[in-house]
Amino acid sequence: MQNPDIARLFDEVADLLEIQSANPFRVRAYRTAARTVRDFPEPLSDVAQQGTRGLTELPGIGEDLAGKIRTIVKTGSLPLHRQLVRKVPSGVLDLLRIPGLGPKRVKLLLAKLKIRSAADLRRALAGGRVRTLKGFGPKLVAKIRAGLGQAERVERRLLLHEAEAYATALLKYLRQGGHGDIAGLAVAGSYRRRKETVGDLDVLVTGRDTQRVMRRFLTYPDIAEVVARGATRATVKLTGGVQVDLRAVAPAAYGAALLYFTGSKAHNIELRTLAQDRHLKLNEYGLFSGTRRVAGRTEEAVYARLRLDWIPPELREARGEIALAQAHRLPSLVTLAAVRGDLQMHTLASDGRATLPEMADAARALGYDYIAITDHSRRVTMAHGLDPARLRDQWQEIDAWNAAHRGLTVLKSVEVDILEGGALDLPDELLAEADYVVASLHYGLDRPERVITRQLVTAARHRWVDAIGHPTGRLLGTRPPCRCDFEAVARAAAEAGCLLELNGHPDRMDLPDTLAAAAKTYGVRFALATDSHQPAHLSFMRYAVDLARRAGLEAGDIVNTLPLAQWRAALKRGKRTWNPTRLPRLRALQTTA
DNA sequence: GCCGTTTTCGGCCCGACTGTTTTCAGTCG
Repeated sequence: MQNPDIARLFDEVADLLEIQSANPFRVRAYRTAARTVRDFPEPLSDVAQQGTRGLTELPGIGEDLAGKIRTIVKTGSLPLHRQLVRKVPSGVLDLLRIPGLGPKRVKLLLAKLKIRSAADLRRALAGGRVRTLKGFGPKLVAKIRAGLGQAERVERRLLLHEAEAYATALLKYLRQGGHGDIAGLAVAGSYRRRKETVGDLDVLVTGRDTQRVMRRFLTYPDIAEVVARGATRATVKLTGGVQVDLRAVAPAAYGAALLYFTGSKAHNIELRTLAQDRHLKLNEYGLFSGTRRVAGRTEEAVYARLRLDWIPPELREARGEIALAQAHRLPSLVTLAAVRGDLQMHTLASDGRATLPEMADAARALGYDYIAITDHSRRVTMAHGLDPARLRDQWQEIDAWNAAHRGLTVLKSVEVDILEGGALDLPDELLAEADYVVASLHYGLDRPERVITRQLVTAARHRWVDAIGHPTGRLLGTRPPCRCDFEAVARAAAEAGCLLELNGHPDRMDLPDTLAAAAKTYGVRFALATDSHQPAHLSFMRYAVDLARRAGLEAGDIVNTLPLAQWRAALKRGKRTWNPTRLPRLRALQTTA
């Protein structure tokens, strides 16, 4: 049982309890636990084997849920879940995903019309029986009917990169027609927190005449459907299916609204609880003492009045950032401007679409000091991977380029494939001559955990491997992270002085932020890279930085914020000998934000 | 079900919008 499986069981228990009108706080406890489990960077099965102690240290996991996690890990199922499913048919859970249907209405449908699945619901709608229920008017019935049709299409979250395209175009449109009406305009939500995927866009506007901005928004040419419109909020669906909410707020409330709509939800709840402790009330209109607004114009003012440092949106995930802000110990997050080079990219020699000089010129235009050309090795036949002879040819070309140019250094590098058992796809004596070697897995990513773990650990310890590329192998929306003991990999990497890559390619965003945060606690250092396959891809560095910031990383955690000579001397290959030092075991993630 | 300068009980975030009502419940974020 992997963490996502445990999380799913808890989420289903929450749904089932809710339909049965259980204590809402008990329901919330299961949802909180599901989220904690899903975010935890190590397999909980390992923690569970050592008893309940380690489990109860996790936020939202008490004695009872710790016991349930142990039961799930041991037996693969949960008695409470089976018991609930017996009372409520599992098809009913699908009904909760239909817009307009929540636990109360689903419960009513089940009780009055014996509707236990989407198919039942469809028949009941056709027979006009749903309309007869109290509270089910014509509009709601139409909404449910539409929702049923859509439920069959799998709703995919947008990649951050895709969301950015929608957001940029919309903001430009709104600003152009703003006529000075707009004093503040921002996309909040998970987009502002720079999550790797984004559900919908939450746009916030303030200024003199927000009603006019609201009207202009509703004439945006890309709108397919206006879902709702009110005085302060409008919801639309764009032709691509993306939902956009626009909310208009008064300037005096703009900071509070930005804070509120940026979330995360869990972060907001912690903030409001903190406000309550101080006899204050926090909502999207401001921070209030009684009826008097004591802060709200800016986020900074709200945080300050709660005696907190301003928390960067990327950290607002209720993973301990509020405690750090109280103690003035928030990390000074790395910025894009601090990045001096890009440590993974491809050229025409393998599966890239530009020549080496074209990539180098693009990197110079970005002001980089250095780049690593990391074409694939021969194993990746699909990408026309390099054998030793072709790699040497490329390195000659790089020597010539470096001799002819100033300002940018091109590193002789390669993305060497990790083979079965952790062996590498190119001979050691060749890798020893490289300036920088990235080792990556491309095949057999669905193999058992111990096999993958051994491959990555062995590669991380290899004398000539400087970094592990896209360590989990995930492809967002397509392929889950490989099953692997990342604690063992991170420990091996830290001990051996091997870097872990933060790959900013929008389809990858790999390492995931929670794993990167955990790896940092072992003393792992990181390499930021874009995995570019053409010059335009070099701009993906901003997503690598997003990942790093969400993981709470500072410039000092990342080698390519340093001048070349400085970090290369610190690599394994820069030392005649290196002393692996044992590092402390990972505790919970809370303090790493 | 969790949690604790309110500590083993009694709290647990808050408001907008919609549809269906005629004063509000349910859903959503």
